[in-house]
Amino acid sequence: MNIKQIAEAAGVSVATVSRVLNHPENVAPKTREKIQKIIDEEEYTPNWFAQGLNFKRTRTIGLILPQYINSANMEVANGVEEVARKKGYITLICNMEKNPRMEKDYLDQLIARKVDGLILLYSTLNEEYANWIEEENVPAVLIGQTKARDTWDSVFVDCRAGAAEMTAHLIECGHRRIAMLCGKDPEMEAKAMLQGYKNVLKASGIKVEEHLIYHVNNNIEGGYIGMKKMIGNLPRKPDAVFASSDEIAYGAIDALKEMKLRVPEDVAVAGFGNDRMSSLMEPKVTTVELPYRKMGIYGARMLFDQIEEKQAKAGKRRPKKIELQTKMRVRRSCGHRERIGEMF
Amino acid sequence: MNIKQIAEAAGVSVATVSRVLNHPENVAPKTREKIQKIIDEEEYTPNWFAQGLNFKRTRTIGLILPQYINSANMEVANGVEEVARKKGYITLICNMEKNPRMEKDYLDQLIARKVDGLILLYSTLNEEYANWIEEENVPAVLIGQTKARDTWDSVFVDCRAGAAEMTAHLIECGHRRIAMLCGKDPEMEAKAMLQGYKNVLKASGIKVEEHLIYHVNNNIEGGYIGMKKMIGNLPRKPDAVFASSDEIAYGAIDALKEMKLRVPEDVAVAGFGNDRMSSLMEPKVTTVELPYRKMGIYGARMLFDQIEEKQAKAGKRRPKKIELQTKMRVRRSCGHRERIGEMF
DNA sequence: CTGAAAGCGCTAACAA
DNA sequence: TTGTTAGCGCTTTCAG
Repeated sequence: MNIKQIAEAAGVSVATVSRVLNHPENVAPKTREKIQKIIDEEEYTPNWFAQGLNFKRTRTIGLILPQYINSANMEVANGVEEVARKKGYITLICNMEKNPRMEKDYLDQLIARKVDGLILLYSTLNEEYANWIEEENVPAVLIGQTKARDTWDSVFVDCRAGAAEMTAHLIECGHRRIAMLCGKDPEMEAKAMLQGYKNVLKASGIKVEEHLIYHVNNNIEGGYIGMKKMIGNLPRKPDAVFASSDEIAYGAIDALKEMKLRVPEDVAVAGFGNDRMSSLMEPKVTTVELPYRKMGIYGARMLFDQIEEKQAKAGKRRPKKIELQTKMRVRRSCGHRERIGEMF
Repeated sequence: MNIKQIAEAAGVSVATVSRVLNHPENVAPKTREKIQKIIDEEEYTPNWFAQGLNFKRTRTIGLILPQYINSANMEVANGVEEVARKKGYITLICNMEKNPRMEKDYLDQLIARKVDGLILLYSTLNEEYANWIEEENVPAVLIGQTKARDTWDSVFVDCRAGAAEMTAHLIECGHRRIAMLCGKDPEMEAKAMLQGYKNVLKASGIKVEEHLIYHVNNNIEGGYIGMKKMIGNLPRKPDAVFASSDEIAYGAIDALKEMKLRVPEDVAVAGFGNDRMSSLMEPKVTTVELPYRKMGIYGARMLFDQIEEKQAKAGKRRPKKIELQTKMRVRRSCGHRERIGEMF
């Protein structure tokens, strides 16, 4: 069923039908009703391509994320989608499997499909591709930090501060020999956390020992393997281990248990991210909460601001930055006694 | 940059450019190369809408799933996407948040956008909407069982058998009073599992007691609340609890621990789904493995079969059904001794 | 092997 | 208030 057939059935021209679709106020009430009735009866929907060819918008945004199998990412996606849906937009979600090559492919695809905006979560984007997106003049926002660009709108979390707070907490709990299992991604966040960790150690007069720092894959297996290796290699076990994600912490705890080391009595373990499972593990995992959903919501809002601005006027603007804060979740895995009241 | 500009730059007509894009063999090598060079230099990509208006396909499939925050769903999605990507298709993933209303809205959207095919995961679809999709004549496959239709291609898991096997296992472990925490969704699977559970109890001469069966929300909280209520209401605790999902099992275990009941010594707990975390919980959770990824892969393959068939010829065909089997994962949470060697 | 032109379904400027 | 018509960017038939 196309607009012409509707027009014929109603005994009017296609222009009039188009008008009731797009500017109903410019059509006489009677004609409008008659046409609307036929539209409803026939369940007519305008052809999406034809519309796209005329309007230059698709009411679609693209979201590229590092991985599906990661509840943090999906919470961000949830936030993005919620905002988009309220605006009447659909979200095209692409999973790059932590593979920069795939990220680029999807980017190409999304731009070819003329999405109205782009959200990149923990992007691995390099300069060249960033330039290219800018040339395409498609609104874009970054969630999480990137090497490539700080001229884009972005929302990110102060992970340095979060890691610093956690490190300070571990010291406060009486730990001195504090190891770090640092995930290889997201890259910038990992670096920031490492910074925060080192800074606090130094400030507390504790020497930073590079052999206490392991760079591991950011998942359960990474934590498990890293922990095993570390204990195997070190002459003396650490007092505590700070993992850059809860998943890494889970793996580390598993490894420690397997080596008959008690958590937190023999080795304390802290995570980062406040994954849902962290309060169900044994011991419950002390961690740092990140506002994932909020990141998605704020990111999407910034994107729609851009989209709406773009319709109004083009032109250079200062990039907007939103920095969100983390929140400690003290539980049992670090052996802290006094702040136990805060427990989740 | 559009086709006309490319044509001008190359000193040929748009038809010739279009030909090198779609039927390069019909263009003289020299002209072809000249045009191709310009296309490459200018990084020209045909307008997606214009193409869509001519070709009737979008190289896009739609996948509607119940929820993002559920690793099982995302594993299915992963499988679907992998197949689609290899075929050069993009997957439009929609999250219906277990809300039938949202499922319909997305369905409308996807069809308006002329996706080439549709995959519905644990669909809540009713007759009316199923009819409508059939009328639209868009290839579709179901993953998971549905009330609405068995005239569609589908892939599903024999959950009745899986539940039966688990129940038998619990009995074998010496448990007699076996409770069930049955999730409210996915609906058909939950019913099938309940069936399997009841059948085995009967066959083993154990009376099915309805007050040992609780219908709960299919998530951690559901399991927690259900378990608390059950223990609160029952005069005597059950020997074992069979949860219809691992998440429910996690919640149940948490509740039991909180009530100072040991798992499995006081109450055994079994899950369903073999979530990644199940081998990290304390105790590690005995569960039933479901081939999520495979479900996605098979589902997508069936869909592409349909899509390709459709191009060849229309016409009625017998729906294809793929039934997959589950696999026991015996761990510590059920107190089984003998089969401990199988432990993961 | 190549070009002119019709047409995909819709929107919007212009006329009436 | 409504109709006529020129595009939007591309593909494809039909001539040449």
